[in-house]
Amino acid sequence: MSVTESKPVPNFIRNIIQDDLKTNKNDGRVHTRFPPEPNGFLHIGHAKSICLNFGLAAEFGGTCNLRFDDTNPTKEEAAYVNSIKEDVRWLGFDWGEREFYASDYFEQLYEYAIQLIKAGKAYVDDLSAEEIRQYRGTLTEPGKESPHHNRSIEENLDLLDRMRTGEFSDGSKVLRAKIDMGSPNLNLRDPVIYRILHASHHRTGDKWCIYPMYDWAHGQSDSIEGITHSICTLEFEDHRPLYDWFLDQLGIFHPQQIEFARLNLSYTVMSKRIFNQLVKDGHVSGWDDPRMPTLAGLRRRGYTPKSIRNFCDLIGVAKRDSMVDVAMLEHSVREDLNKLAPRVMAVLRPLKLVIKNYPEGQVEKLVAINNPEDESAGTRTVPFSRVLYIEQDDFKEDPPKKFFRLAPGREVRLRYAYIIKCEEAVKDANGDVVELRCTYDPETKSGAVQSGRKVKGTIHWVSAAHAIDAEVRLYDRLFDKPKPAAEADFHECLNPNSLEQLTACKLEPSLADAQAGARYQFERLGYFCVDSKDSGQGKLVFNRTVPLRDAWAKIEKMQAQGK
RNA sequence: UGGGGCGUAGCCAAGCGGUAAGGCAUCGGGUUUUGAUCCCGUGAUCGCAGGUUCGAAUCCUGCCGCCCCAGCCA
Repeated sequence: MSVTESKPVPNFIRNIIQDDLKTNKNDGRVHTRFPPEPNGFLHIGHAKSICLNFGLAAEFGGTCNLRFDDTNPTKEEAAYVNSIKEDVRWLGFDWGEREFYASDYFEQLYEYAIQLIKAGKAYVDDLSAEEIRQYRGTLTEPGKESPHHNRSIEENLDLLDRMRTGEFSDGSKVLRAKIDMGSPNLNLRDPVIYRILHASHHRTGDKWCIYPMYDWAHGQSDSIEGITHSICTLEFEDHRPLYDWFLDQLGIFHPQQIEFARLNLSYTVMSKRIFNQLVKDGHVSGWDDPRMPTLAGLRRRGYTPKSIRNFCDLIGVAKRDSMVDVAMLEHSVREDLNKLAPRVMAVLRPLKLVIKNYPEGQVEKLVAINNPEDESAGTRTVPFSRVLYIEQDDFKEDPPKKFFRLAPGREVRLRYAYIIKCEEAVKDANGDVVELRCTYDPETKSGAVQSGRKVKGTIHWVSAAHAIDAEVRLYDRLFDKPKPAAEADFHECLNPNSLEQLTACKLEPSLADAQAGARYQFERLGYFCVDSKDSGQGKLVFNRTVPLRDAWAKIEKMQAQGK
């Protein structure tokens, strides 16, 4: 049984839900939500959360909301909500009619604040940001109460109303919860719940000039939506007592917050700050550069939604900080693409090869299998003629041990065609091999009686007269250190070879009308897709999604290291 | 030296007192007209030290290590 079909691996969140179901908590409802802030593009780390939230809901017959946590108008934009929706949809999830925004609840949240003030549990503070920081104390010393801590309920109500109507300037006042300045949990030292921000919001425009803080908005939004399990990342663990406190004070439906460890991937970075810098400094072409771990980047790189979902299943969910090997992600795409990508022949670094005894002008249409993993994919024909291109790597004048490809005097099979023998390597003035002169054995045509004759290697090729031109971009990891974020300066571990652009590639003619985004396996090389941005108008551009596993490369490396 | 978490093979990760799943990677071997795929095989006594128990990765105690928290960010 493949990983794809296997039962879900148990994890602590699923266990909690199963227990809740057993005790009929929430009347057996399971309702989750994915709550992105629309201030950037989604990345593979978000995918983990999306798959978790939508996956759990689906598994237990519940629903999952898409809720934008848009409480900070200075950082959020409508453009981001659109890209986020596109990405979630692309990943394969559907939130139906349940598209919500924290800003939908601004009025309700305000009413809740009034309720809190009336209960004597909140007050307006005039302290400056700097003063609040000083009053807060430190990790080891308790804070002290603000001089405005004991304002009357009436005064607080009046002040909050005037904050809302715009009477005060940014930063001049805040509304704070009245909890405990001596709490060892800093989140409970009278946290700010409203701040004044004369900024226009992408959805509410200029209706508001006070905006709720995350802690004030999140739990109440969960409650309003009837979320049963509010799943978030570990850094919010310290916020849970506050999450619970607000809900209890308000006496409203109380979802359960559960925290899990966010995804870390080796050789990659998951920080918006660094993404921004990479783009700004031109190290990548944009947020959707195929080297970026953003969903837009992975999509353009050729990753399938399914492969990302499988990856998220593969890595599991737990509370310990971990670093997932990027090889797992690569394995996930290969597994998926192996099943669905049509095979095709492409020569990336062409070397001319002439078959001396093949009739000039003759062309044969050879039958090739489109996908050995999928019989229904059928076959196609590929033209064969006297002059071909093969991969430069497939010839070595002085072949090392275990090199099963072409060399002077050696035989090799041309895939789907004949066995050929290298008779001569023609060199240019620099001594570089520029052409191979070979002979073929007409008795060895694929499928023919004697075609069973064994040779050690099979290589791919393309007929020179029929080949079409293309640009191929070979991508590698963006960073060459396993933990780029741990380096003092990530610039120093930028992989200088993360992109190699090959502009003289030769493809078999069937690729002439390859559509944007289409994925193929270039036999013996890897999986490639038609670039959705730069391809078109007579220009073909392919991105390498991931190379095939390469046993020869390993042998070569070993030989180079010391033999 | 406050609080909250976490420590099972190189990397993920099950396990919830009965004698260590699975995946990735690695290394062997088989099949193969992709050195691909596929198929076999290969490794841990569970951070350390004590204790409870017939029996502990699972319970208790004490250490050690790592992560998070002092935004009017989320």
